[in-house]
Amino acid sequence: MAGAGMHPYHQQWVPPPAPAVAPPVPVDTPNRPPADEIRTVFITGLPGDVKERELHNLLRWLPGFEASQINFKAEQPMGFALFSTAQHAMAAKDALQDLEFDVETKSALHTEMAKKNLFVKRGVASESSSIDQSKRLRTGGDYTHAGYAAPPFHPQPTPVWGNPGGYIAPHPPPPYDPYGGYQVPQVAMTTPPPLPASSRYAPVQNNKDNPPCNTLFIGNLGENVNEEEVRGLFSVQPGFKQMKILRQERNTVCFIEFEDLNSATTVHQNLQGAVLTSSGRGGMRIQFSKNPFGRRKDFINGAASEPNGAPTYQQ
DNA sequence: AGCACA
Repeated sequence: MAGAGMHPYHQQWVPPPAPAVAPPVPVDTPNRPPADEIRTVFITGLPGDVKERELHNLLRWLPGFEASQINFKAEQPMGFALFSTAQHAMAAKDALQDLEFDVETKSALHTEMAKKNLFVKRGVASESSSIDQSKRLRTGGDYTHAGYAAPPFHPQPTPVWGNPGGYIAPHPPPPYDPYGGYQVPQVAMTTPPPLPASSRYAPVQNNKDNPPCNTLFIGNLGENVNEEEVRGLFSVQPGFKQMKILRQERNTVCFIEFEDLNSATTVHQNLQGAVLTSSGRGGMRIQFSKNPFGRRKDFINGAASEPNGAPTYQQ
């Protein structure tokens, strides 16, 4: 074992010298992306009866997602998805390209960069509901006491974490202000109270993810990560159902099942890059699993794969 | 990058 033992406070990732002057979330964010840069994806190939909410639910897990809208006036629905940066938009464009939106109609999406940015009317369009992306909770809490209550929102400045949960992030995302500088009352949103989070995060590269599903695949855990530490972190997440750890040659991966797609998505977002003390690696990489928990990879003829005939749900 | 389980 390299390093002879894990001292609990022997961090692998030392946050950069935190600027003592932590500008507490400026109301006016000076460095928003340039107004002229296109950061909107144009989406066609949507089924004629698509709902705005369906598109939003598909998009919301994508890094940097801000808002989406569908124009129903044309022959076929035209979707627009706004992201916080052009990079995020382009990554999303590639991720969505040819995606089978609807299993029944087999309709595949076609994406391009939009000609102009989606204009988000305040309070209208389906704005990314949660405290998403840049507003995620990044606390200095100690999750090892499983079951501890999430600390009150702790405006401790996030150390430079290079990656908002995916794709290549050559530089840290700009501190995007989702409320565009005007005050919005913090109304109850769809997202439950802040999650207990890992104590620290490190940039992680996640350029190949799978379609959202209720099971997460956790990679980059290191070969001798402590299972209880993994469990301690995930089992307190809302919607957690079960997990299975898989030891491999020089690596360990883990599968975690959640009640539904929403809770999985939330954890996918919030714990992306979380650093476990026992994993002498950087941050964990969280992806959606290729197969949902309890679903065989090589099912035969799509039938009889359920032992007791109980219905399963594709989520 | 590594995707199991019945």
